[in-house]
Parts: sequence; structure tokens; C-alpha cells
Amino acid sequence: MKMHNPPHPGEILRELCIEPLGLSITEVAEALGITRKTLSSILNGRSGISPEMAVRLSLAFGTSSESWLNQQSQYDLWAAEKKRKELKVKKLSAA
Amino acid sequence: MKMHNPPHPGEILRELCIEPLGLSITEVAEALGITRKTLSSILNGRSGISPEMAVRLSLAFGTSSESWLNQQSQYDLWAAEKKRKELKVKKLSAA
DNA sequence: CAAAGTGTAACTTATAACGTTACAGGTTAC
DNA sequence: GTAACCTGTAACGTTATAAGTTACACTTTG
Repeated sequence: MKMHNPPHPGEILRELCIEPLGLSITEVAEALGITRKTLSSILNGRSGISPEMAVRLSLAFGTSSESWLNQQSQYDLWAAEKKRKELKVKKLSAA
Repeated sequence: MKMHNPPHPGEILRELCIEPLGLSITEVAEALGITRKTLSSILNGRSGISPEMAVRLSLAFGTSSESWLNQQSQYDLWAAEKKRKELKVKKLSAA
């Protein structure tokens, strides 16, 4: 019930992890073991954070993989909830 | 840190929502607005619960979409965490 | 200016969710 | 036992997305 247009996780990654440490995208991508492009896509909200990427972020930044993946879930769910009214679903109860 | 081989969400869906209400897969699929095949894939763990599916389940069973998607995330993360040691990621700190 | 590094866009590939159709096995009802 | 229904699954196509490879534009530095 907290629909506040959550920022995409890439934004959080950039502002809370990369910028504070003064790191470049190139060195972060290398540390994560992914390409610059893949990281760029995440930072700009064109890609989401996959479960494996959540573990990579966890390893690189010492955070929990769960928190990264949950942020992604909340973001995806916010997008899906916007279409709630368009879904033709019938309420179910005991047969 | 709670790695207990979580059940896939389809199992929970079957045991907590479908069986207690005495519903058939056919009628649940129709109510959700999806095909029997799609529901069958979820129940047997061959497909995950997408964000939109979480909203559909929420509408049909009166639960929260968040809880469904979180269950899926935990399940996906459990699978990803098993490969944590194989990932070549370097720890990052200030430049 | 030239060279190196950085960010990003195109293009390609792989995987996954979902639908359509069809088939096989199992219940239940008449 | 035959008909009707439920369930699972397989083959196929569509669409979406994560990720890599390549290439281009914009710095910054020598």
C-alpha cells in the first residue's frame, strides 16, 4: 500500500554505492565481473537486477543480496500494480 | 542467512489456496484469466510467479501481491546464492 | 593534435513467460 | 463401459529481457 513511484535500483546503486566511493563505471563493472554495458543498463533503468546480479552486488559492496533483489521486486511490482484494474480476474472462494 | 531450500511458490499456491477451497486447476486458471498450462507450469515449479501474476493472485485470493512476489524472489535468490562461490567478484572500497 | 579512458547505443544471443493446439492418462457419472 | 471432465505435458510460436560484442561520441591528458 506504499505506492510512491520507487526509484529503480540502478539509481540507488549509483547514488549510494558508486558515487560515494568515487568509483568509475568501468572499475565497478570489472570488479563485478560484468561488462560496462551491462552495468550501464542497470544504472539507467533499462535492465533490472537479476538474482545473480544481486549476489554480485552483495559480494562487491558487502551488502545483502536480499536487499538488492527486494528493491527490484518492489520496483517491478509497482509497475505491475498500475495495470491492476485492467486485469480480468474473478475473485475465488470455496467451491 | 536462512537457507532452507524454500518451497517454490507454486507449491504454496496449491496447498494454501487451491486445495483448501476445493477448487480445480481449470476453474482457478479461468478465474485468473490465464490458461491451464500456465497455471500448471507454476504449480509444478516450471515457471515462476511474474509481477503480473502476483497481482492476479492478489485479486483472485484477496492476498497481497507483495507476498507472492517476495516468495518468488526468495526462491530465486536461494538458487542464485548456491553459485555465490563461483562468481569472480572483487570487493570494492573507496578509490 | 593524438591517445587513452569513459559512457552509451546498436545489434545479437539466450532464456523465460505465456498462449494455442493437441494428446495421453485418470476420475467420475450415467 | 462409455461419455464427460480434469489433469499433465509436449511442440510450436510470440514477446520480453538479461547479457555479451562491437562500435561510436565525448571527454581528459600527454
